[in-house]
Amino acid sequence: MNAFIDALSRFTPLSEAGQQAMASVCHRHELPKGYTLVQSDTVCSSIYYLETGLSRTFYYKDGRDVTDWLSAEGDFVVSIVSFLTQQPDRRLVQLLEPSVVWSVSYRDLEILYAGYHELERLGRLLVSHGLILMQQRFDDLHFESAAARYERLMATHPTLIQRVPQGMIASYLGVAPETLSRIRAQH
Amino acid sequence: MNAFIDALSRFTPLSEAGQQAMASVCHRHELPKGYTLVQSDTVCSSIYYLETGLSRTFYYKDGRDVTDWLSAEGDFVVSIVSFLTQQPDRRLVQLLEPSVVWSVSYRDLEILYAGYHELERLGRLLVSHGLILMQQRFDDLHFESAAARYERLMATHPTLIQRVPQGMIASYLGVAPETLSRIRAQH
DNA sequence: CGCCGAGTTGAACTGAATCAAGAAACGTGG
DNA sequence: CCACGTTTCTTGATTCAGTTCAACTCGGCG
Repeated sequence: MNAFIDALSRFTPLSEAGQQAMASVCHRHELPKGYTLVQSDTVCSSIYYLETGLSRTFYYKDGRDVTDWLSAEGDFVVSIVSFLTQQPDRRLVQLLEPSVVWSVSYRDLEILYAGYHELERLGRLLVSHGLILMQQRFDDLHFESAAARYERLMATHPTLIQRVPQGMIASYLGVAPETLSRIRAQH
Repeated sequence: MNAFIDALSRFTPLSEAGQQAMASVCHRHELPKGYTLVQSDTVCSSIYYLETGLSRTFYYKDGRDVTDWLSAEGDFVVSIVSFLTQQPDRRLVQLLEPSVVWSVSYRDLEILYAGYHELERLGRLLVSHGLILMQQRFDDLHFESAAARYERLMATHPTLIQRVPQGMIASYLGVAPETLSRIRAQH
């Protein structure tokens, strides 16, 4: 059993047949830092899983680089709206570190969903998980101060702060890089 | 076929058996303005569909009332994180108008998911739809001005602005009520 | 060495919050 | 149907968090 199937199995138990079906359509990639998993204004045609490494989802808004999401080893990675709707999206996904990445294409996943009830369930649980993460992020942004958002990120993902350039963390938190620098200066 | 099943069928075609299974566990309610669909700090044990009417999802943050989501006829309503995790959440859901509401319990839905692959698929598509809506809302909040957010709400949901008290619209947009009043004053 | 991008620090500016009065709308009871 | 009180909305003055612009520092690297 590989790390990807293993991660999937933690959402819902998978039968031997289900695991093999999934294993037959997923692919392992060793990719360098800077590699672009999803290009902007294209359809995100696969979902990814980071066995090791680090990725960033971002877009350009009025010429400035806005970090939308950060994912590390053990996380799933996708340009989520593009993947679900199969429509182009402005978001790009790039690796911030050399990474070991698993991929499954939308097309293959649809076939598996149709063929295996248990994989359809897995898909539902994966999307549910994504929605919960997004809601937490949304709540944070809706009525917390910049300092409070930084504190929370420190508390929940302390390692990201070491590994991701500070300017990217700043736009992830929705503040200017100078502001984050000042927040940090006050312990 | 009732309005609820009809709305569900638009996500994915449902067999006669699937429709009947769903019909056997959903309930229609005529409820007054102000009725509380989901109480705060409790588990949201059902998902709702508004055949007619209007609802508001909100919570208290440092003693102030924060509107999280607004739903009108044709929308699904749920305290989403509480429903998915079956954990209590601070959010309440109340009706802003007398409404006709359909409900299905989490328990019944789980049984249907397990028994009907097509309903599991429906569940996946429902959650996916919710995630897309949330991402759009998130993007809006992440890097748009208060005025731009109001403009967008005007463009996408013009009727809400007539039907929802302005203070609730303000916190939905993430601004103080005075600020929204000033934004509106400038045409 | 000296360049270059990332981070820091400072000062001025600005969008929005806050605090504080009024004005308008609403609904409830007489 | 009107009078009154409550809630909602508006308007003004002030404050504040965070942005912007600009200069400077630091560490890595050709």
